[in-house]
Amino acid sequence: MSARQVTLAEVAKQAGVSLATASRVLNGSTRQVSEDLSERVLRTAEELGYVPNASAQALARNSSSLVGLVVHDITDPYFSCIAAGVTRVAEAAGLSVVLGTTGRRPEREAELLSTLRAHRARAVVLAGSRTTDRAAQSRLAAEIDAFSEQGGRVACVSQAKLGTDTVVPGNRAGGRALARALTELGHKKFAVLGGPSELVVARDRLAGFKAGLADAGIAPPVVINGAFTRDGGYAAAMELLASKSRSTCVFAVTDVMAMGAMAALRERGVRIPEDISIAGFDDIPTLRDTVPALSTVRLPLEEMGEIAAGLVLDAGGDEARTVRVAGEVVLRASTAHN
Amino acid sequence: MSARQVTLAEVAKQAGVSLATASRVLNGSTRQVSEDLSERVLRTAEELGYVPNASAQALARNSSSLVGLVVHDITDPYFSCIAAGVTRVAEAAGLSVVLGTTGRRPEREAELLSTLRAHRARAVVLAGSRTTDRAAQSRLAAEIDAFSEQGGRVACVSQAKLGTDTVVPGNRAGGRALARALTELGHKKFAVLGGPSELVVARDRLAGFKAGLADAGIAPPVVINGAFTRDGGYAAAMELLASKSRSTCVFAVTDVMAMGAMAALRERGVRIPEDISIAGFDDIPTLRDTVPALSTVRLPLEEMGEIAAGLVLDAGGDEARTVRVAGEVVLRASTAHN
DNA sequence: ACAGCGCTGGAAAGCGCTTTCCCGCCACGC
DNA sequence: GCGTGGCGGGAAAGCGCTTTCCAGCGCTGT
Repeated sequence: MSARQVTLAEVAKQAGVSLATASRVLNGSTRQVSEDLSERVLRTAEELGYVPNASAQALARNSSSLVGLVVHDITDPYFSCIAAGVTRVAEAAGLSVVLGTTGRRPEREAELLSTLRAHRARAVVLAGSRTTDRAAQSRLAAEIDAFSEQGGRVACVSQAKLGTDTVVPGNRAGGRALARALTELGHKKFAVLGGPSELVVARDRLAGFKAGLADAGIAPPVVINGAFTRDGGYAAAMELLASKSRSTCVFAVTDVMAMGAMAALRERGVRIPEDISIAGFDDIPTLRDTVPALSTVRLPLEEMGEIAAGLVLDAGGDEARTVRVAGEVVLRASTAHN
Repeated sequence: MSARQVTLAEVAKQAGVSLATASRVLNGSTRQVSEDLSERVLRTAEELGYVPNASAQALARNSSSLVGLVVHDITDPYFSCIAAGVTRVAEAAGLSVVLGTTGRRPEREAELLSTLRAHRARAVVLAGSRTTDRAAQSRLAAEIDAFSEQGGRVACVSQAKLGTDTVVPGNRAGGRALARALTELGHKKFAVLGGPSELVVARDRLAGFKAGLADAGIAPPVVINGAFTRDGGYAAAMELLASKSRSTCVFAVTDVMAMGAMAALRERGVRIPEDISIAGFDDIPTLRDTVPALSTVRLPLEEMGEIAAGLVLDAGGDEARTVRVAGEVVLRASTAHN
């Protein structure tokens, strides 16, 4: 059994150079090291199987190679797609991503940020949907402040936040465009299965949708709020059914909710799209093969993750940057003419 | 703007105690500290917004609060479910999980493990499917060795590995039981859409399935290998169709592949289950609402993640432990009598 | 009364690395 | 020929913590 851990000091000794030289060779500082010493160090490091102690480096440099990623629920395809984008660019940059999940509890966001700060994470991307809960908000704001002050960068996806870089999907515009497309199909009576009212993502999509209906001179929709999940969609749809609303088209603010809603409708013998049309939002790749294919607003989820990671990694100015990504309405089999 | 960072030393000074005392209070060592000192330290820490420097702690303690999680593709619901389980228990234990993705390249696994070692991760769970590639295997084995020797624990899900804790799903047994159930439906001619032949998970499921058919005295299935993804399933199904095989039932070794296959079949006008029955494996929650509902073998994915994390976190003996979790055949609408 | 013990608090020695500073060396310019 | 830089190398001072070791103190037991 070899030593518990190979340290730089051992490598240096073995190679017959000083600690400083070894360090300079193995991490490429600004300083030059002569060819042969450099060679020797590299070789012994290789032989000994040296792996730098990331904690020690982080401590000495006062900055780690960690990038935070906080999501509500990694199981939700919306988040896992974003996560894929973030990890791809982080790993390409030689960084490790630490994944935090909030389980949809807003307080957790601040806690996680604090942990990330403890780790001196170089950056963090917040993919959670912003809530309107004041207390959680200000606690989070404080953490974000602390985090940046300590030299970390933070980017948000889909939630503008005090001076952080942000990638904002066109939630409002997408909702509006979707409404327009749906009214063009001839629908006049709409219902929307909204997310919890404190999530701005849900609210933006809803607001956009309403605006779109208004554009077309259509009466505002019945809206039923539910959890931002498959079950939430299911429950909301059940409630809708119970309400005897005569809507011909329902918009679920999320593909995942739409799936739940479709399940509920099917269960009740409502045919899609013959009896009722349904549309979602996000265009989750995993869900593209469902029957009937779900009409939705496509968001380039992975790309959004990549952009966010990109923002947060390239030092950038002190200005908070905002990248907008557009949603694209795609009408498929779940919506029919009326 | 406050100080760049609040250190333990500042807290100690402010509270009028020694560094040692402050440390003891703020992390709960074995040593006792009197009530009032303790109180004072806690209060000043609170006031100053002290957050311990995780790197420094890791360095001093020679062990960090990081847990590694290595998956192929976080976008794949199979992995994201496992990830959810792992993060849940890790976070409950006050640890942070660093997520590594291999993009299905076996070499990446070893690289990630090395990074994790650099971070002195306390443990890591390898959720990738084992490949049969010799070189990658031995490189990985070496990394696992190095990692454990350095004091880290490693657990694998679904791949027994040199003396690591493992949670093994009943791939073989599940495949076999599924085959039996399917033959009981009256099917006599089977096809299986296998994963890449070097993945043992795929091979085990296939082997079990073949055994099940043999049990029932049914001829071995046509097998077509494809990538372990939706597109792989799609392509394999297309190939199957082209081959003019007269199978009445196809088993895709993965739900995700089954989704792709179903898309292909539908596209070709093949009705499910009237013309052909299809079954998958995993019972991905996100896919449960598809129509027709997919027959499959249910695996408690999140629970598997939890178990793996549990194994790897509770120190355990030196013995490599193995936890088997059974798959449960669930027949739904995608398979019909023949 | 005193040795011995248990207990709390503090000084200080690391943990493995980075980086500043300094030193000696060489090439140059005057 | 000697001061001046520039340059490659090493010594050593941290980075922020943990933990050992020691000092002091109040007890108990004989």
